[in-house]
Amino acid sequence: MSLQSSIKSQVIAAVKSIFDIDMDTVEFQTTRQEFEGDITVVVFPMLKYVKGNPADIGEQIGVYLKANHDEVEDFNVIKGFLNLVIKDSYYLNFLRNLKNIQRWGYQDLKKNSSSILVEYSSPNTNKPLHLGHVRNVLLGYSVSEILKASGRKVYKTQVINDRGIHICKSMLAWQKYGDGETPQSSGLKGDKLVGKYYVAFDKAYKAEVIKLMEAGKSEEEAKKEAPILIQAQEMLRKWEAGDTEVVALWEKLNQWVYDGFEKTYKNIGVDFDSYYYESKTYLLGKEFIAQGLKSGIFYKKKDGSVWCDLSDEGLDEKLLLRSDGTAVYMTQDIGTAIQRVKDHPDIGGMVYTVGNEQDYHFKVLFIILRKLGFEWADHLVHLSYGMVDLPSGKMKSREGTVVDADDLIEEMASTAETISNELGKLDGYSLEERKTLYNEIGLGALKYFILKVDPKKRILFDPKESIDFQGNTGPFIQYTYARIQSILRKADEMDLKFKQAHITLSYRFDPKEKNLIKTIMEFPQVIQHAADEFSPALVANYIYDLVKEFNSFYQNVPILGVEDKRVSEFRTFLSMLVAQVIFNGCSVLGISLPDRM
RNA sequence: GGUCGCGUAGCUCAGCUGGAUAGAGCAUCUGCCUUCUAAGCAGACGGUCACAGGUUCGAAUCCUGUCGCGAUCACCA
Repeated sequence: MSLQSSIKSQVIAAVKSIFDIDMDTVEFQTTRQEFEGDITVVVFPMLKYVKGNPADIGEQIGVYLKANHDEVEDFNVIKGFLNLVIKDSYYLNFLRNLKNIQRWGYQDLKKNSSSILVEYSSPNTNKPLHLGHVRNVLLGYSVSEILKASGRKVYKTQVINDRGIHICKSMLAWQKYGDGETPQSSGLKGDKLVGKYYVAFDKAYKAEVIKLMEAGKSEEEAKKEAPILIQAQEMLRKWEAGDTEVVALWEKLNQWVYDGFEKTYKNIGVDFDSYYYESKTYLLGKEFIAQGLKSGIFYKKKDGSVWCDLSDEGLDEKLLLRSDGTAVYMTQDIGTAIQRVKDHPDIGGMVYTVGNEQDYHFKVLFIILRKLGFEWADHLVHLSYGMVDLPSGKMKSREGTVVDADDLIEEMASTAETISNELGKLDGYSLEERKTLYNEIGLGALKYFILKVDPKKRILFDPKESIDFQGNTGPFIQYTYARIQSILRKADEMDLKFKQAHITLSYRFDPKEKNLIKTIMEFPQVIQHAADEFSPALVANYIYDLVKEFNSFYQNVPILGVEDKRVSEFRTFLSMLVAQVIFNGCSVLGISLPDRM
């Protein structure tokens, strides 16, 4: 039984014995730093049951608890707050009985709970990944890891938007102007190469539009009639008809893009268990729309388009198939969802990591799937996150204001290099080791910068101001971890016995040590809370608090150089435990930790 | 216009199911490297929690309205 619940039942017993009143809830909070005590019982809510002065009531309950609860050493009452001082032995026992320290905070896989599928990334295949994708990928990956840590089985996946007019534009431009250029011949990453031709298409298209307008066409006409656009549309029709040449070209360019994406994912440090392709799932979507049409959930308009009426949900009607019978975005997502459940019969829910600009789309998607009769549709979550904006506003690929993912990662590493060199700490490291470290630190800074903010808030990113490496940042956390590793190395050299088994119950705490232990004890709830809220930010902020507390301890309390060896051993053990929590927390954030920096 | 989200220190963000004097970092200023890594520590300065009502013993937190910012309401994805 946890401390809180045992105190709760004793408080209830106290109220019963003193006032003869039955109460079923007790409100707790952690005691504020400036008051003496560890846990606080809030008396105010009891006033509903017990008539009287809150301070008197608190006093009487305090006396009862001190007499009857083994762990309560003392108490004080300030206004309506009953602060309880818990015995040191309680915390020492916690440390001594801690099982499986390596997995502290993590739940074992729960056998009876269903697994969950998390979708993230889901890019288009006509241009490279940018900062917006980076947020998406970091969030999706981290939420997956958090769910795993909370005891769920997780499948990480994505859906690739590999079909449609956008990819035909790149294909066409490559055919026209590419002169057989390949990633190998140009040395360009595949996604960059294809992106280049997407831009080339746009340029040629704009030139043609201007030409047509000069020849007397209206802007609207010119935009529709530009020959290169007509050609792209023709290409899309050929693709849908299965034209072998077009399909071969499509496969070739898409493969280049996939290869490029994989490199970026690898650099960021995220992965997937499976991939879904829109080109393969949209047909299944069509099947189920036909089925829904038959059963009367959907209806057909005179022009042949298929719709779903959502007015009973307070929404509008939604298009599911175009009048020419071709699929739209929604069609594909319906198919993809159903396919995924077919492929993973054990899943009980899905999480879609997609920007908040698509809130409406997912609301509708979930309703439609429910209407189609899928019970799992009740367990779909849209992990909706805010956009990453620049000071100038939205990133726009056509205006060249996109922050490229690969470039950004590289810049972060080079900033890390500059700072490391300024500080001059890497003597004795090989070039190879340094490079790895710069990457680790740069990425750590970037990941933490993005993950520490509440997913639903939008992020402002100013390319002119580099991401900080000091204060509430990734490198600050990494640095603290590296310092602890250094202590552990030295403790080993000194032959200190800093294992759990050597903790004695007679140990007297320094207040900073007690704070650290209390924070460490909170970690499992933090993970659970983060899993419930789908919010890596909760973990990030928790680690920051822990690290701040540790640094204060480190700077103010000697660890290795204490005369009484047992004190050194205890403090080293505590430091090791802190490092483990940092490690476990950062690992669900996808942030790696160096042993030295 | 309808719907959804956001609004906390100069800037970037925390603030759990309502609880004690609203917390960090950056920036500015003061101290601290002959002791375990100064990417650090200790401290100062900085607030009408957008605004107005309401509920409550108690509101940054819950409710209503107003204002501001963003997104969305496509036979685009």
